[in-house]
Amino acid sequence: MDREKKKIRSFEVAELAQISRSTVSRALAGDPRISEDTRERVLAAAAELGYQPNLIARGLKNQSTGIVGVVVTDLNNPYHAHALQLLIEKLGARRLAPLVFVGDTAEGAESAIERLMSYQVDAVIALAAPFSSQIVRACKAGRKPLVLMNRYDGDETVNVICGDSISAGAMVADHLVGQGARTFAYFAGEDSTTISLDRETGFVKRLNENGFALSARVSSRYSHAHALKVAPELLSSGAQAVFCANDTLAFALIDAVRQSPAAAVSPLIVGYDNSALASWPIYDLTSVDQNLEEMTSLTVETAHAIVIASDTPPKRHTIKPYLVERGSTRIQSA
Amino acid sequence: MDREKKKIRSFEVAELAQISRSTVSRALAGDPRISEDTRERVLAAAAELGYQPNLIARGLKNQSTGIVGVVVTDLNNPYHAHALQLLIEKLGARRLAPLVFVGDTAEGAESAIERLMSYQVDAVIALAAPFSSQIVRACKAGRKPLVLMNRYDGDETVNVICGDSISAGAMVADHLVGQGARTFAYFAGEDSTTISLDRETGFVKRLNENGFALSARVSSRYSHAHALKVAPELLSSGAQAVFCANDTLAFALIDAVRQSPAAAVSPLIVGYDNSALASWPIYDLTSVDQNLEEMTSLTVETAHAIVIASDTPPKRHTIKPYLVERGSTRIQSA
DNA sequence: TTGAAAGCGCTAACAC
DNA sequence: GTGTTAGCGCTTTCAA
Repeated sequence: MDREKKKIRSFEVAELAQISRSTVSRALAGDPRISEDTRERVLAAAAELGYQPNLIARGLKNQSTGIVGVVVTDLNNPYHAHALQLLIEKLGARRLAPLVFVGDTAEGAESAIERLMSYQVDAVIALAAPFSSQIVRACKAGRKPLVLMNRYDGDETVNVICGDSISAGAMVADHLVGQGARTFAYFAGEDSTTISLDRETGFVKRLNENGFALSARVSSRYSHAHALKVAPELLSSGAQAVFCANDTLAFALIDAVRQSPAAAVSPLIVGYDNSALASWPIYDLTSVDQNLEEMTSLTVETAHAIVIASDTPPKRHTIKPYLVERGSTRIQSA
Repeated sequence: MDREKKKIRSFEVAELAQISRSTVSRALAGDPRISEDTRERVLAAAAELGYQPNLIARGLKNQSTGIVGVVVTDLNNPYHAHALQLLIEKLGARRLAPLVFVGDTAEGAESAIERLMSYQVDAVIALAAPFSSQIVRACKAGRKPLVLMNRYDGDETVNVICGDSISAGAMVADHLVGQGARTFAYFAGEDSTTISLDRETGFVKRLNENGFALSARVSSRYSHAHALKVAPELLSSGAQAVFCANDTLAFALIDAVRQSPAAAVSPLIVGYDNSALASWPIYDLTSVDQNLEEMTSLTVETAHAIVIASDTPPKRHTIKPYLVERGSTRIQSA
């Protein structure tokens, strides 16, 4: 008999507690003006009936739904999937509910935002989205607060939580130089987001400061198959160290080395994202960890601040990434 | 000047079209009683003002929000992440919005369902969830239609869309026997969901029918590190072929073979899920593809049917998986 | 074919 | 400290 008969409305709780609906609402909201005695009666009644307020009705009344829109691009990328999981968990901890859409094209992103607006979300989080300019525009048009995670935009009015790609690039340069490399290459992705350009910029700049230069640069789509195809070109440059825009590219490069004829000595290789695979023994890849834990925490904190007070001024935060050193950059005793 | 001044309400559209709010609502809903003339005026006015109906208000009025709750367990598992992505896309195509929660513990799953109910979701989709009994119970208590994807439950009243694990196991047995293997092992995961037990059951049964038996069985948590640790035990059995409950386990097994001393000849290995990594050259793993494309389509179709007509009788669907043959089960010419 | 009015479930301003 | 009432934006009888 644990099947509750029907949906309970605040009216029923009020009836049982011999009190008005407003008092029920206030008691449950923790309004200090309610007497201890009535509060207890209300709480007891609510518990007995298993009352759960209808958040849709509350949202309509309050002009605040507690729903946060999340726009992602590609959950097949483990990095995005992991970020989404963390976001969902952290939003949940703050009693916010994520309405999730995939926006993997410019039009898709815009229509996702429109759908979100119809649902009166309190804020939008865009996760490493290309097309950030469309998203920014759509959110401004609809006056929806936006938090851009791991992407940034010239617009000063949106919130941005972003990894420090410049310093990541520099960190990688220092590490590779320290490991004794003297010639360097960059394996680029095909996207042209500021954030991915920054990785390269930071890398090259620090190389220069150390008296070195980039001797090769190849770019590839972010798919293992494609990267595997163009990797030989990169290898033929003979660079002693390669910084890859992404772990996927790095894995493909390692595979290419293994497939290459003769016992070619592998260059030192560094990836980006520190995905699970990087720690597996077959790859054992040195990689930049963007500290998603902190990045998602700050993102959710920012979104929450907006929900609480919609006039919260825009924030910009930068997260320091760190390098996880593994075998792929260990000097090979030949 | 493309910044729309404010949120437009149906009242404003009515005013501009010189008509009442009810007519606006009807025209936009495609009510056939509205004259062609007024309909056009309304549509034009709506377009001019950029009117988007407030779905929260509509939901309150209609007792149907168009929101579907989705409960997932682990987005770090690429198989779940991919499934979620497909679900989101297909829900979107039917104008349904997914409210996503992570329920990776029994309590987490229950509280996720409760949150979803507060938001008056029209249905709940649970994705490969352990704790399905808790989820079933919570949904029944709240009278929420539930679609269980890739998990099943004794309860006849919930919708189930499920891969045919029994026949998958049989298919794998046939394949391995056909490749000449004579001794067999099973690398099990630690979950005890019916669906994962079925894989093994189907496998063993078909082996028996072919006159063979299982000569070893080892189980592991679904993590690469843990699987790598217990894999040697499995290898020491000397089985000529191993069916793994999961691609992750299969990858770990392959890695274990590579790490093993001496030029041990690898057993034939089959995985489950056909994840992206399975097709990479280093692994080149034969794996069962559960046909997520079709499974998610059917899941969303079922959810949609419920949203349209909440009294839709429960459906049970079984999806035929297929085997993707790759190098890991090719006979090695020694 | 269209309009007026009521009401979905909730909260908060305003009484008392 | 608590009740009464109005109203969030929408749809939908009911009446014309």
